[in-house]
Amino acid sequence: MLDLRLIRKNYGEVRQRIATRGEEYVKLVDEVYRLDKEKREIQKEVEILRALLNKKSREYGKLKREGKEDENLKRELSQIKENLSRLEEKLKLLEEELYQTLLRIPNLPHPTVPVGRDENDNVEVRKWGEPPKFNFNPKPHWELGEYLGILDFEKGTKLSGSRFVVKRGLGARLVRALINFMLDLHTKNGYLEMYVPHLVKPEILIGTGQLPKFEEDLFKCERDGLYLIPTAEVPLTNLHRDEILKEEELPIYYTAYTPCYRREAGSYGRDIKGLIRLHQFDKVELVKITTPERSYEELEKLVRDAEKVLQELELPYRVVELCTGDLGFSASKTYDIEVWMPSYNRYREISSCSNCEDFQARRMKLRYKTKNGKNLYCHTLNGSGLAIGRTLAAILENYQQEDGSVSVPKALRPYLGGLEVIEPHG
RNA sequence: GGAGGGGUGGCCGAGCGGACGAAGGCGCGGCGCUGGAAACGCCGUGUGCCCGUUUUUCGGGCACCGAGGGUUCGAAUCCCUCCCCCUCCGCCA
Repeated sequence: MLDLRLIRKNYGEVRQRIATRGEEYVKLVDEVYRLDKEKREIQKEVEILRALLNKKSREYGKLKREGKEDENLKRELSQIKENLSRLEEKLKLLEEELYQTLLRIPNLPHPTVPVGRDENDNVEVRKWGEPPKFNFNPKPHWELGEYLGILDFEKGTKLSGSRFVVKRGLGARLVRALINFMLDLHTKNGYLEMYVPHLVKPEILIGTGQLPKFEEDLFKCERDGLYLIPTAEVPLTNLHRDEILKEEELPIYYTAYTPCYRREAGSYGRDIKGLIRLHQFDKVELVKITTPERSYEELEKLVRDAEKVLQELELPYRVVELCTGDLGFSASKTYDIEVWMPSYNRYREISSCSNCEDFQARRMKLRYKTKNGKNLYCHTLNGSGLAIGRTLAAILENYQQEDGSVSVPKALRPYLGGLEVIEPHG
């Protein structure tokens, strides 16, 4: 949520910056500006009337206790109350409309973010490793997975429909190995491992920005009013909502493994094969809560922490900085990490690391008390560290051998009982 | 799912129709006492919004005692609905 006072004071600048994400948001800013102005006028009237009512009420009570009755005063009071309730009704509607509009405005991009329309305008920051050269025709991971008997897409569809998969034997074991490997790495780097609920209340999703705008992307348990989480960012970031943390407690680093559930509305036909785009996938997530002064430094470190996973697995990747048009709703600045995928002959997103500044913190009232006693909003950051399914796909494709077997990255072998090669199994 | 108990400031806890943003205690901060410290004494110590002034400051107003509604001139206090927590019983991984 944007700071209303910023919109009031720097109206022109906010309009301009929000426009770099898409022109459609400018009119929302205009609407907020107008509603806020009107709301404050009404609020002023309401408060003046209420102060008057409080004062007269005390007078009336005093008389009453002295056994006196003042009919004129009583009439005046009911007159004030009548005006007041009409104004209050109006104020409530305005406040609600203002809030709802504000909730649909995305975060302001950081001034350093390249201005652009879509992913084509993203900027490559750095590259690591070399894409493998095959002297045979490399297979896509879904073919390898089925050949090896570790991925079963048919069974996934049988159970749950399209965009679901069953992992079998070593496939299932690899998921478990990757989760453990990543959590071990991150906890070594100072992240506190958490295990969190996968179903959350709507206000939790409002906190991180998935609601109200992206309801259609979520799975909902209607009966209970709960939603399946689309990422562990949601429960992790909300852990301290409605709290005032001590400055000394910051920064807080969390990591958690969770499954992620996404309806993928509007992506029909995209990445229909393989592990790239599923309704349910696994992910190890990184979340940081920091002070505003440190948050950009922390973002750089967060990306490095996520990169470490790929470096240890020896998978080639690059880091790109998202342009304004490609930025997620809550993010001020985002780095994507893209891993090399031979079957696509290009890099594909495997992690997204964002600084949301105070955008989420304001939505969830997540604050900290400074040393001199001021309450300020925290900055929140999150990043994948990493998406398990896509990591598995990248391993299969990059480590495949001519006979269809796949060698196991060295870093992962301890998690698979020393296994060096994945071969077809029944 | 059934029966009972309860939600008040950072915490404990009083208040059960007006002078209550809320006693008292603990904690925390400052000052005093001390060679230093403990103990003790004094002072201070919630959050949000609006208006004015203003860089920080300060002054005024409004709201907040789980949430929402109602009664009343006036509600933390009375009534209704909902949520949450605790105890016991049932069911259950």
